[in-house]
Amino acid sequence: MVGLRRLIDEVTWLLRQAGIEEPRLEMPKHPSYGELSSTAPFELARKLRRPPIQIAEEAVRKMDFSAAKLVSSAEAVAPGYINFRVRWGLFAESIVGEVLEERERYGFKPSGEGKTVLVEHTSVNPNKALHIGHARNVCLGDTLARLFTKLGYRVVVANYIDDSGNQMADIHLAFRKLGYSEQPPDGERFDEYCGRVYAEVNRRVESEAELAAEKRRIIAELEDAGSETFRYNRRLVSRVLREQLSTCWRLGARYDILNRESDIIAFDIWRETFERLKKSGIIYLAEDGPKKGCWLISLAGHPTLSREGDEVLVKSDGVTTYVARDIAYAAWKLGLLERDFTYSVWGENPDGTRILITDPEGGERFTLGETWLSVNVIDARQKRPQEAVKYGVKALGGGEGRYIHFAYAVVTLSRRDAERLGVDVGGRFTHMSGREGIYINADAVLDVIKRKAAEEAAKRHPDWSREKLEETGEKIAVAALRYGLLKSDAEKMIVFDTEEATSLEGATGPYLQYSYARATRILEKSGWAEHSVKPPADELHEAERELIRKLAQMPLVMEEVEKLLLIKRLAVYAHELSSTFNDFYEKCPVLGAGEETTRFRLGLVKAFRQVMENVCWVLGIPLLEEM
RNA sequence: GGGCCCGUGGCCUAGUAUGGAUAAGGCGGCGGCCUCCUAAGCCGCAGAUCGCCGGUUCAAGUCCGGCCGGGCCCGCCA
Repeated sequence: MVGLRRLIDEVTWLLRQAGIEEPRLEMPKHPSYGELSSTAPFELARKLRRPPIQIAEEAVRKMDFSAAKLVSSAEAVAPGYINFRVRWGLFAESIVGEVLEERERYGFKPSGEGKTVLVEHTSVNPNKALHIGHARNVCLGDTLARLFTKLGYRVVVANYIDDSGNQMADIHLAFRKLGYSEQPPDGERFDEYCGRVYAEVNRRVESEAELAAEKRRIIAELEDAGSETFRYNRRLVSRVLREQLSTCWRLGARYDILNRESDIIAFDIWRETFERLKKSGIIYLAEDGPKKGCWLISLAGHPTLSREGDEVLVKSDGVTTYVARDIAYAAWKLGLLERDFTYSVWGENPDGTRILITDPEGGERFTLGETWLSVNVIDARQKRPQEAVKYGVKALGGGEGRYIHFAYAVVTLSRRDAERLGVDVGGRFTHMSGREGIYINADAVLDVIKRKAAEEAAKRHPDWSREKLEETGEKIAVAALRYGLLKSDAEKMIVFDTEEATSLEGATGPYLQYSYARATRILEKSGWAEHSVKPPADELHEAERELIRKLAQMPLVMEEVEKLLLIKRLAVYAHELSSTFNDFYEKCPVLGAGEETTRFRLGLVKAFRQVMENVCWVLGIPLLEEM
């Protein structure tokens, strides 16, 4: 971080000369306030009992600019800011030069070197296709994985496969008792078909006692690893999973390990955790009362959960609950256990890396090692059970603060979309429900955007082949959906509206792609000519300065994103950067601007492309050379 | 009843972590810009007592307290 770091160091040094230690610095939002600004005089005003503007003025008088390189001047501004301006020639050269030198590393500190982070996302029950709520999970999780990768961590991406009877039994009923074909009708994918069948059968189970009894029998059989039902289930799960992951891959995600819930029991991960919990004294066996015979975790020491009663870990029939299995699983993720899974190879990601799945008969090992952090992308509705999981892990010792529940709010349907699906409930939005068949498939949305984008591209490029149109449409679709799901606060509900989500204009993924394509076009037309990082002697255009400021800001944005795992901040920055470039594009012609100016502007355009590539890679937004 | 999240122009969203200068974008509306590197773009206009009340502060969209409105969670489900 040479360019901006140098400026910050220099300003810090100047302020120190004036007696201000460890000043707070920020990049002001308005260009008339200079390139860096300090509010330190306000803080000092209190201590010194003097007006901040006096302190600011005095500080500026004490500064010696003769040794300063990047800073040209400082100004005290009422009511007490100190605004610093740069020597644009040097600053521009330093920033553009830095971007073009560091290339794909620009903006990322290698803070994760030597550390492993496990990111778990997707974790969709293997009985249905992904709807747009699941897509939000995938996009957030994949973006976190990409972020950690860029920061130098060893990243392990896991997907938790809930293959338990509760999820799967309805489909078993359909295929094996109710005469449903295992082949979906033409044009329907197997996972979509299962989702539909699941909703249908689930409705019948609720009203038909005989089916409910049969379902219980299936669930019981699934506990027996030697049964035909168990083997059938594994095949079924794997088949749905393959379809689900094709949607995830389409969205740009990749995985290393698939961990089956049933294997937490099968590999004695739970048994070891159970013993450890017993020793810690945090769990107890209820000897009377309504929960007689259950093992519970005592939440008496928990600040909020204590008011809601203890959590059951083992039911009186000896079956573990979800929270129990998740405590065991979390302990495994954090490397607190002796027991481990074995795996078999399940398949490959589009990038060629292999995907392992837990398998008691598999011969593959996966060495997780010591995890620095375990980030779990799970619906915010599971905050309470996740809090209990954290509490359980804490009792085992060694896991404090390393287990993170990355919570995100649900995606609901707009009134317009709900009506379209025939579920008019009159509110502003409607919750999706797999069981009730109220949802919009992620693939379907991608297909709608893809068609729309391909049609638009065909208008602009009548000469393009069908393949090229398809390929472009696909990338635009992924950009549009991913950006739409990443740009707002993860903890804020998204009211999904198809019309809005398929828009290709405004603050969208395609907007980012478009600015990149324009930049590429300029370089192409120049014949990829030599650039210069040194600006011409005459003054830079304000639009050039703005672009340089934005490029310089990227490392600061990344620091913020890393510290708070604040993905939306990066998405918003990407749009700001694109918008700044579009303004530059309108105001500053590159080609034919005079030799020196053209050469510098080519450098600027290249730097913009580089930063866009870095940011969009993390966001998982594919870029296009032309569109 | 308890706990968590949200409330910013007609609609959607950023800004709240770490209080600071003129509250920033997008959609929709109206008006403009393609003999000049792609108009999926750009410019202009209209539109906001930042849910309400109180407090802290030189300074509050941001912090604290209370209230109102919306959502979620509180099962021997997952």
